[in-house]
Amino acid sequence: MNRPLSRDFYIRDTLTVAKELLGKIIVKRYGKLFLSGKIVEVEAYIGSHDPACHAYMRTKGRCEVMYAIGGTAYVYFVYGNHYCFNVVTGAKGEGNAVLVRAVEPLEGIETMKLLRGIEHNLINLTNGPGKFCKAFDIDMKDNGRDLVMDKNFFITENYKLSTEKIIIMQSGRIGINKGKEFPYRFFIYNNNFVSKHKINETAIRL
DNA sequence: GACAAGATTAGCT
DNA sequence: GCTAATCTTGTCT
Repeated sequence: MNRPLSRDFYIRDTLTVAKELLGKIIVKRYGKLFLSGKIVEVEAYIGSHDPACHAYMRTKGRCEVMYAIGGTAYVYFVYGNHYCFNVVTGAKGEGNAVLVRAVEPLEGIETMKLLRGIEHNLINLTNGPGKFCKAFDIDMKDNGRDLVMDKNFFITENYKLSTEKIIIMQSGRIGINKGKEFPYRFFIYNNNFVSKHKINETAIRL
């Protein structure tokens, strides 16, 4: 049985956590079964200097959860339709998080299809932040959950990773207007479940 | 109170 | 590639 990543994993520099989350497995219980997927695309948001971060120059309201201890789930609602899932990083009071933008579905694929309302097209199931949340039944009820202590919602090591040997790509973030200059998006090279954008072509190989 | 923007998506051209 | 859908949040009056 896989164990959740420890608190120490999350209480580190946000960019380090973001990069290391690639390839890890996110697991969530849905009824009697577990849904899981490999994280293939993330973005970092850093409160201290990043105007795109909800916690930039703010401590109250929606972003309050971003100031919790690393390993806490931060979920918010955007564009009147969609949820986005983040993991808080660093010590309590810092205001940083990593957005999970895309995963590769592993377990519970049939259930994810039902939740998404699509039958075919596996690629389209979780290749975007809103799609991933819908497929994993993530919404505001999950905001503030502790991914270190919660047995039904956590991120775990991928023991196949040592043989998979992933290549990490870095680029600017997607769908923001402020903070475009920060190259805080990371994704796995050549993975089909990364959200497709022109920006992929200008990404840097790390 | 009012208003504009937003870490998106699906559907159409 | 372009745009409507849809509603919460933050900001200003």
